[in-house]
Amino acid sequence: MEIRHPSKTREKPNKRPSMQEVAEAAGVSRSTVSSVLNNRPDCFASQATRQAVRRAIEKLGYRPNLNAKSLAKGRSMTLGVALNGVNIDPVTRTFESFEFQARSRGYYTLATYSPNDAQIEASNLCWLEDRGADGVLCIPTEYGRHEHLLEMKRRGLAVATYDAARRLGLPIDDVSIDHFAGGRMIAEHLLSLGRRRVCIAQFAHLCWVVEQRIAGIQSVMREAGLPPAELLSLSVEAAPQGCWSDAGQREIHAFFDARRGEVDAVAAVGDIIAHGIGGVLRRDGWDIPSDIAVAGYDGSVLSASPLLPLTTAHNPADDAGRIAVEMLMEQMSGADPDRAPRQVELTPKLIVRESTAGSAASP
Amino acid sequence: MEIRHPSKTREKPNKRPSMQEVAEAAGVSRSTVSSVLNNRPDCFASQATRQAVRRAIEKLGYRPNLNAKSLAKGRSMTLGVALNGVNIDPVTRTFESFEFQARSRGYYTLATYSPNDAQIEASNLCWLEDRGADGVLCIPTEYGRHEHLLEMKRRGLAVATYDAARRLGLPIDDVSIDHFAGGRMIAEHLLSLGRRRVCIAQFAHLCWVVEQRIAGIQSVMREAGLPPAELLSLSVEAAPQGCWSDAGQREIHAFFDARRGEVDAVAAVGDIIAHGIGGVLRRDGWDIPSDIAVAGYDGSVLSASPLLPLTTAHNPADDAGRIAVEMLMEQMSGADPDRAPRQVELTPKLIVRESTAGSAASP
DNA sequence: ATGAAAGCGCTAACAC
DNA sequence: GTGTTAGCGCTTTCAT
Repeated sequence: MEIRHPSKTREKPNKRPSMQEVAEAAGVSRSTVSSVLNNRPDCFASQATRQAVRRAIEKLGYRPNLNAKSLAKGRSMTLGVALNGVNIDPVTRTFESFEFQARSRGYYTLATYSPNDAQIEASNLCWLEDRGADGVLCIPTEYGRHEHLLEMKRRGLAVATYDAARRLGLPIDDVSIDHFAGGRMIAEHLLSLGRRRVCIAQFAHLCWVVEQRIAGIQSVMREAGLPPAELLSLSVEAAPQGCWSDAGQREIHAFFDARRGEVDAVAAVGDIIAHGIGGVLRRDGWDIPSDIAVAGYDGSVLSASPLLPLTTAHNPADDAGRIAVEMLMEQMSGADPDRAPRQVELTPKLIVRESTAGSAASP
Repeated sequence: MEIRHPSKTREKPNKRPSMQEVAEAAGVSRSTVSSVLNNRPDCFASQATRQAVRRAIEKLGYRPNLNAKSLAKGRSMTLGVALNGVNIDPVTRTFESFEFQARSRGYYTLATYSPNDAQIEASNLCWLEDRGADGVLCIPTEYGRHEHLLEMKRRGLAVATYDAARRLGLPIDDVSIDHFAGGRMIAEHLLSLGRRRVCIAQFAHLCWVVEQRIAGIQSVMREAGLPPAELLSLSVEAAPQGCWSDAGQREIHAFFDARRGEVDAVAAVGDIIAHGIGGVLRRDGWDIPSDIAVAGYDGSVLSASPLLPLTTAHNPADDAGRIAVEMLMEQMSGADPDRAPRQVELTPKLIVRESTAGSAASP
């Protein structure tokens, strides 16, 4: 005679018990169970009632259905992250920081992954929204207009990007790394060591962040009255570790072999490629850094390799993750959606190691 | 005069439109919209109706609420992964493979992350279940009894582990790597090169997988009638890259300096530590591999470093990810939950590089 | 203090 | 072919 669908679905033996069943077992109503569970401020349940509820929960092994909960509440306490190329050090570190910051604010983090595929990334983003995330961070590593992010924002979702909205001119919160400044600090460092014949190692497939680094380097060269740095463009794929392949190593070898005695420094657009170049050069008999200084970029863990401790521009990923969470939190706390987007640009930090300035760097 | 809560919640301007609103706009009922959207086999909607629905969806920018959908269907088409220590190469690769395999079967992958914290891992797992994942894969990197996984399975969730249930004796599907065999193949390789004074580099904090590798190595030593390999136990943390720290390098230096001319091979329990050892040894003037052979483990990308191409035991992460998905799919397709758990053990693949067998390895 | 009832957005059986 | 209805499991308002 109960008013509403008394627990009649008891066919499946191992079904998760519902709140209704807990209520029945405790001899109270669903709403009481709900109040006790979320200990609402306006819940005046007696200690006896609370005990009964807790015991019933324990006995039945009750677990709340979070989908139902967020459906009813309109909030999920969940933040989504759309990752691209999970193996990329700054991405990983930003994600770890994001997760930590979200967790410490009571939010769970949901990550989706795309192997640097704009299609998949878009569908992941969409899915995170449809799944009920309260906010999403998009960490793209490639080009793409990302206009669907505007749609999401319009629908009321909290949205932020890493290294994207700012450069694309989208009115969306964004935390970026100032790669132009990063390039400059690397170049200034090299020049301060007396190096003059600098070259730049990059991949054929350029992207915005890399162009920025290169522009930063060239601006320093120009200001110093030096000719622009020559470019070594590898035809191999950047990830994963394409520059370490035989083909990549051959290209590196050919380039530097033709310039022996001419170049005295190389600024690579990433630590991985710097590491690879170091390997080839050493094998070819160059001494690092006396014959040639090698600088990386990103401050990835690889840059600390004892085989070639790399001077690098450390990506402040911890800050980036924290700021991204803060941006989302602000939006979720009902900030005016039409306010000017917060777009923060963080500056990398120069880490000097033996690959440019060392004494004990040679084997 | 509509039967049920006609779209009256139109206060918030940017709310996501509901299926009800689409139905109203298209002049049909909710169920018709639902049928068209999911194009059910028993949907006989006319082309005109379908058109109308599609136009309404387009116009309103309708997106389905997946939480509501899974609540109603009892399925979410979602697989969860509880990651630990996202920066660890085999973990990352297994995850990428898992995601790919899940996607190609129409499932989305949800990842949660814990920095190797059993507490957080358990809560993440729980959360994935409560959130409605149809199945979960747990990729732990540490000890822990993981008995809560049994509870989850009992509740009807599809559950699988990576390198866990098998060793813990839990009746749960598991895909593991045969690290004993991996240790053996490394040791056999070293002995086949004529090395006799092998030592093992590991971290103070042992875990099962590492113990297995070591046991594998020692079993080969024993069978060859050689004394057991000596152990270098670093007191630093394994991750991230603790063995590359100054403290780690000092310990490595001290150990080998005291054994110069005595040891002729080192088998490290991971590529990172092998790489670090290589760095210290070279700096100390050892030649690799003529003075000492260095072997890594895992087959991580780092093992391909041109600065020290490492012989290693490659972790078949692609297979592991695929098999994990298959296990979950089988469970989800209504396999008898009490059937014997499928526990697969994959064998690593030996990759021989210059750090043990090379000619051009020395700088 | 407690519980009935309506509702979150969707699905699916069954009438029409 | 299309619409009605009764859920999925939870929250929340409002009587009692």
